Amino acid sequence: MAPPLQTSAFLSPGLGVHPSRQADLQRCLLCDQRDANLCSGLDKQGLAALAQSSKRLVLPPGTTMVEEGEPAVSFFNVTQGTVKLFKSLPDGRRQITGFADPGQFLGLSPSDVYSFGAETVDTVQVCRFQRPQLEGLLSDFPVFERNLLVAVTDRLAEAQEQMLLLGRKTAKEKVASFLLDRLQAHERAQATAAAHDHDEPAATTEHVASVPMTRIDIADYLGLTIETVSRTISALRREKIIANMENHYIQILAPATLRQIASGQQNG
Amino acid sequence: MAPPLQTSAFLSPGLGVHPSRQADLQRCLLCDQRDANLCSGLDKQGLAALAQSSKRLVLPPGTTMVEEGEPAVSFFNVTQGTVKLFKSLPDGRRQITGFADPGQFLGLSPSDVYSFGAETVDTVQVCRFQRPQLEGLLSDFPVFERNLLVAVTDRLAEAQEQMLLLGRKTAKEKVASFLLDRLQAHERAQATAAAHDHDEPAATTEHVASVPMTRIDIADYLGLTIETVSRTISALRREKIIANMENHYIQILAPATLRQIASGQQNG
DNA sequence: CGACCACCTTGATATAGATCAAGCCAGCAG
DNA sequence: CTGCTGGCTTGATCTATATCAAGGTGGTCG
Repeated sequence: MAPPLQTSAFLSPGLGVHPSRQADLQRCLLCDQRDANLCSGLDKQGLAALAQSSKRLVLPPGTTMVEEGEPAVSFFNVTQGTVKLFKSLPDGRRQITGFADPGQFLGLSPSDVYSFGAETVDTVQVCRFQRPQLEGLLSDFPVFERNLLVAVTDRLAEAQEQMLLLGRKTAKEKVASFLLDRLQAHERAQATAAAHDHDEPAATTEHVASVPMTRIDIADYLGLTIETVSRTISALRREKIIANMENHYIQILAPATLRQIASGQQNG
Repeated sequence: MAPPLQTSAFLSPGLGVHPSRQADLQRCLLCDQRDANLCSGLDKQGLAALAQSSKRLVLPPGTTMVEEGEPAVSFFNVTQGTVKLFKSLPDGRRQITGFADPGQFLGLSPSDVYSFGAETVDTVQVCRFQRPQLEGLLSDFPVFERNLLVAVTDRLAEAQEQMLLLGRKTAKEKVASFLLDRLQAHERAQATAAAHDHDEPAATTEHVASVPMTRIDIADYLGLTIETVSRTISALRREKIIANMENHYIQILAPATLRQIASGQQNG
């Protein structure tokens, strides 16, 4: 009776599977991300079912997880690292529609074929579900289905926010919004780490944004060119609103100013 | 246990309610849109519950249905007409994130406050659900919850397509894509009408797009100005790809060409 | 150690689409 | 019928961002 819920993904079978843990019923119970989105609110039985229905994978940077147009057979929950989701035009123009950070799912598609591509940005850990198993979980655990509905609703709201950015914000506003997103992503990751590391009371990291992706990815996410992204970041640095840190981190010196820029209330 | 699923809307109580039909248990059973998305797959009992949990409203053009930032108390299913959904920046810049045509829902929000605004484009009929009733239906009728999950997934895929348009398509490609969307919307409406009007075998309307919204709305949907929209439509008319009809309809003379333009494979 | 490569930055110039400015057209009120 | 209003079209000019072009930097590998 229920319409088939399609999920998507393409991945060579077994790639990255941790053989020793495949059948570990405790895996989800012990997971860092247990309380994140999809897996929250489940009892021990539910978590065991989840562990049995999924496999944990570790994927190196640049791995194609989902290819547009391929049969949608897998569904993923990200537990570590960052995945980029994108759509492309025949001539190669590309739009990154979002980055999936730990706690986020990916792989739902409205048809039996994926409507987007997905590729790892850095080293990524995911739990992979095959579609039949996912369907079983949705039917057997109403909390799980409700979690997924809430998660998809969240993503839709994010997409609407991103449409506002793409259609109506200037380059500077786009970059400011992006940096704030990445600040939030890093803060969430820190919070999760702290919650599972009871000794260290989490030294309040001073406004650091995690930016594991390249300028090309940022440009394709913001609807700009890499040159404009680079120039805009340089301008923010000159204005002492941000500062460079090591490799893939940017320090936000003036978060309030950045927030004003992002919402179009200031032009620096 | 299930996280509260928030829905949104602001509407003066009772506005547009058809008093005589409020309690009509047959209403959903007899509805044109019964098989559309949310309400499909329900048995008589389910349809009766749906009818009891919702009210049918008729809203004139330009009615504010949902206002960004107001408590999210209502959820709607559109049965007639077109609603625009949008987000705005403090200085008034606006992005229309989508048009809800018959068969589409609106009103879900990730928090207890709506994250977007919604306004009728033309005369609109909707079924309105208050949040507690919606929650009840989702819990009592798994088919209904599954339908909603599928519908939200569809909207997310549309949003991703629209991000590709906003970030990476030219003005001409944007307008071509929009006209094809409106062609599809009109074809779906015709099909629904035909299915409920068994006498008339639905004279295959020759590629007509329904465009009830103004140039301002189109511009705010495509991330352009009204002048650019107007110029681009004029150019397509000059190229004999489209032709004007009465007020709010546009005839598509060369759908294949339009499709090529929309996907970036031709520049005319 | 050197040189290659991927990625990033900065500068000069070009252009798609925005902005500014008129005027047109249809429907409605008087 | 006349004039007003809201929505649309068209033209002239401007500008934010793209494009073209030239280095710079840091990590890796022979």
